[in-house]
Amino acid sequence: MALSEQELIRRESLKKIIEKGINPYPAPQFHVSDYSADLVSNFEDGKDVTIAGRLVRRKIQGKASFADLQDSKGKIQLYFNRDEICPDEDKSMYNDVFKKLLDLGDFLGIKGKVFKTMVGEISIQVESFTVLSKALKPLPLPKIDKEGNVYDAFNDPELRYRRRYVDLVVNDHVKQTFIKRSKIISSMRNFLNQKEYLEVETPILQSIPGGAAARPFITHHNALDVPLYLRIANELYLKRLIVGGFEGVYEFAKDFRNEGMDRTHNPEFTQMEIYVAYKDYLWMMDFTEEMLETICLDVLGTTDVKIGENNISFKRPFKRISMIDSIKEHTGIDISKMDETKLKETCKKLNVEVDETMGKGKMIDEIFGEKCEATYIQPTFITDYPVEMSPLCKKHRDNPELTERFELMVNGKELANAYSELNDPIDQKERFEEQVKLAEKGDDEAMFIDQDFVRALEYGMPPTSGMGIGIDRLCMFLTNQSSIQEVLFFPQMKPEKWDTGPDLNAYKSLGVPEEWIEHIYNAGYVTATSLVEGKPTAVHQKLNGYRKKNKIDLAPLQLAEVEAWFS
RNA sequence: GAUUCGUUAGCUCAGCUGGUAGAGCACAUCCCUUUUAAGGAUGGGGUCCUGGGUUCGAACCCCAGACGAAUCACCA
Repeated sequence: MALSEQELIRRESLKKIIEKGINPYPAPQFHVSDYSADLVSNFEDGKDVTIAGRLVRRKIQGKASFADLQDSKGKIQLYFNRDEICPDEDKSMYNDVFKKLLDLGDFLGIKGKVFKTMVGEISIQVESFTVLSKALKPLPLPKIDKEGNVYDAFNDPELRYRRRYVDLVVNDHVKQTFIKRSKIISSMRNFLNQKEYLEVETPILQSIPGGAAARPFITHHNALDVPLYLRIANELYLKRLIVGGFEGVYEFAKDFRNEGMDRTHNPEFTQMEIYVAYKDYLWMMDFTEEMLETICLDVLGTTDVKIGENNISFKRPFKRISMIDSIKEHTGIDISKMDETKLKETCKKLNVEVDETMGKGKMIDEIFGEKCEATYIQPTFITDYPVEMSPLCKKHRDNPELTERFELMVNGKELANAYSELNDPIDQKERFEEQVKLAEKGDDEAMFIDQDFVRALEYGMPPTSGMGIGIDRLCMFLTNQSSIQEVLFFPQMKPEKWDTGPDLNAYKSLGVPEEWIEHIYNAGYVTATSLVEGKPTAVHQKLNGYRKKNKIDLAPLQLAEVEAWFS
């Protein structure tokens, strides 16, 4: 890759710094006594401090200069005075190193005194500075005026996601989003630990990808010579642990699903799943409410959350409604007594698309998805799903066509999903067999049969309630972001294409002099074959033109030389 | 997967009907001892995403492709 002018200048500065005997990448630790934000919020006039961070603004004004240093907590202004930094005859630390050889983005260690400038800004009067690391690429540095207008914002999503490190340096609000994410997770973990549930880890590489309806990623284990899948859920493993006698287990799990990517879906995502013995889904609703309310208060200090245009309250209790009642409410139709043909007619009447493969459950789910789901802006538990949709869920205590399941809807989206877990091994086996039939019909999301899991249930699992909550989605809600990429540090992207430079041997074998290869490559002949495709005269002219334009310090090529490459 | 839009300097973006590629910031040189997105002056910097085509002439029009974004469909 050809370097830009600014990059060349920085490399030149680097060389000069080394020539001055300064190590631009020193090894020893730099002791930091304070952080920018603390110094700004607790002003102590004349306090001696050492701080470290990146140079992010520099304004040179003769013998005095102002600069901003950005550390992990914020920014503080630095005041450089030539005769302070260089009290002796030798003024080069200021005149050369600071003014000329440093660049925005470099890491500096600063020793000095806190004071207020005439304009009243808390600053550090610099006594000495240490180069801690030289940056060779310029940072895009947006500026913010008093009204909060941002100039030259670094906001191209692709660049921001691919170079998240730059995004984080330059866009403070991005950093804040991720700090909040971390707080959300630790608040949830604290809540669960206080209840004395055990945080566990279960396999990510699974030979049977169970626990959800989704297409898995597949990989291969060489030593065993078997296929392995990246988990789509950890449900079946956590329930095995309940069989094993734990009262409550939970895991923050990265799951992997080989499906579409868009602003709410990433191939890998995080779910927290929890299973608690001797509980049912009614208890789990209370528990979920309490957990979410607690997290909101911990992280935001309030249960009122603005998501896009909507003001949402996570104050307990949340509304609860069964799926059938919800459909009744939104369509005026009571589907509870309908058989499959009646339901199909109803779907058509409601303009809900159906196809031959759909059973009763799927159709009910479609109607709900089409007519009801998006209307639940405030947190709402939708309960009692059709049995076909939920092969791991216990049948409803009052109605065998339904299951004891709820989903928590927030802002028209699913946030959590929970069951009274199916613990009847014979029923479980039959439900798995139903899934096998679906798979034979062509449903590529149908579940695999997990014999060992059935065996575990045969040893006896206590009544258990389990719940899974999408962590990324929760973070989106609580940070008011509309895309999942904004709450993942490194969202999945297509691999970046890299310019790997010229294939030296290919050019050499044509007889191209080594010192010309790079220039020929930069002039646009990126492969040796493309060089000799056209006419020698054209190549000759183009290269000499390139030489002249870029002031390349090589003798002009002779036509005979170029012609020789073509033979 | 479908549709729409986009890709021009390190960053954010203009670029009229097809006629010499622009601005602000950043960068460089010089001047300046307390500045507040921002002192002054001067200057350098471009594969206009790629490849074809039309044309005397293409950043602009046509075709194909790459990459991205938004909306929609499925999934969390």
